[in-house]
Amino acid sequence: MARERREIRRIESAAARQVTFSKRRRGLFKKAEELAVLCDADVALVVFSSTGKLSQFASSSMNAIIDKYSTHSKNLGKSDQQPTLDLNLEHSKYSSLNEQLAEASLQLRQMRGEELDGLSVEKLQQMEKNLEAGLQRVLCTKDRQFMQQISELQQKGTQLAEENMRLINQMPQVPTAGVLVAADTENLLTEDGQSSESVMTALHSGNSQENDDGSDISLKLGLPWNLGRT
Amino acid sequence: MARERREIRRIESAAARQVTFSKRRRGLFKKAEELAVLCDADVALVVFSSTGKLSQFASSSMNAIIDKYSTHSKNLGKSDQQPTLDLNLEHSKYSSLNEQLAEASLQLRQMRGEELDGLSVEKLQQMEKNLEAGLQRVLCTKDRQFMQQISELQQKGTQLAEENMRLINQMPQVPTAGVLVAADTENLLTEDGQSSESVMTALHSGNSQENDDGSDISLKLGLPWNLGRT
DNA sequence: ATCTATTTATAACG
DNA sequence: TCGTTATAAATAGAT
Repeated sequence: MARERREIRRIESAAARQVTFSKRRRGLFKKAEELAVLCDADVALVVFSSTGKLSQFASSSMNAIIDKYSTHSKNLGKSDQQPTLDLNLEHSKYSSLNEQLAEASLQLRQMRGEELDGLSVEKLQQMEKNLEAGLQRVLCTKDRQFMQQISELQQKGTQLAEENMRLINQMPQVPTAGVLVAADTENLLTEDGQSSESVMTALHSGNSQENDDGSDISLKLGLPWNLGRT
Repeated sequence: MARERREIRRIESAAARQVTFSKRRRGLFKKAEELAVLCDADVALVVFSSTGKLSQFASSSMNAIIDKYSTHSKNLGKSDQQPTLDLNLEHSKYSSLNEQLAEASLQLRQMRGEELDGLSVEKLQQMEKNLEAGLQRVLCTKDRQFMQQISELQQKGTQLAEENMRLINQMPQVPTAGVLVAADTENLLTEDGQSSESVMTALHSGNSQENDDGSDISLKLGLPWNLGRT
């Protein structure tokens, strides 16, 4: 009902599905309430998102409505006593869940390449598509996480470098005459709780060219400090 | 939502209320189903008209959804009749099943590349490995099926070709126009099971036409059967 | 989340 | 309940 008509079938894109779910769920709940108010009806609505999140609406009490529903259902079957009926209901629930679980498990195993022998060529091609799409998304996500880690490390490095510059500028008199002086500076700066190593590295980054090469190693070692770059 | 906006408050006229109830109930159920289908959600809707008539919709099993609902909503004061020992035992089974199902569903979604954002790099790498392994097996299975189809078609073709030869030889005298003779001569050479193409060509010159269709289908389905994947 | 072009739902009426 | 129609709402896609 909008820019373009949408076919009523499962939305493949998870993102689009989530967006549509939000919008339509709101609409559905609104209409449920309107029906209840306008027509003095008793309405209960329970929705589980595909991720398992529950939303509910009940014009009166959910439990009261479910009760009324159960009563009606039972009366349709027969004015039987409860035990048998309960067992049947329980059993059907159990069966349904079992079926769903079995189906999900089978799909999982098939995604892993097991139990494929009975499948049609069409199904296999579909699975191939799904697997490739899934693989792509996994790879993208992995890359994204790597990039994020790198970006965080870079930021941290930059911060530290700036902090170091500030500290250096606050120094009353630093003759700045070479390695020995730098070493002294290091000692003076360690009061802020940073490691002397970090200070050294950061100082280096001011005019050094080797930091790009060091980034890979730092990731592997988990030592982020030397990534700072201006 | 029509000729005139209608305030959302109880409709006084019983007749008008009934009419509106019918229309809106239909709309509500339609939307409930659409939400379930589009967004892969589990939806349960129960409506009692002001006259007490029950209508219901459930995307899966009403009982299963109510059960899931009960579990989610803290499982307190279940509107059930008697929490007998039996029911409690049953219920715990469902909870376990529900958990398993949720876990399996999550894994499936993740295999499809959804909901990956929270995963660690290690998990992502594991998934990458699994997906690649699964994909390989799917591709192998698919190729195997293609080869089998082709082999069957070849066998069939050879059989038919032989049958044709037999029939031709049984003919007392065949006028044998030039083209046919040439093709038939080729036919004699294909008995050792050469490529399907040669067999099909030979059949073409015979008198069976159903095999042409078969070969087309096999070609459509089997485009990549002889191509190695990297 | 916000904005629209469209599609749907539906109120009033026959 | 059904059909029609003018109009209000919902919403798909884009931002």
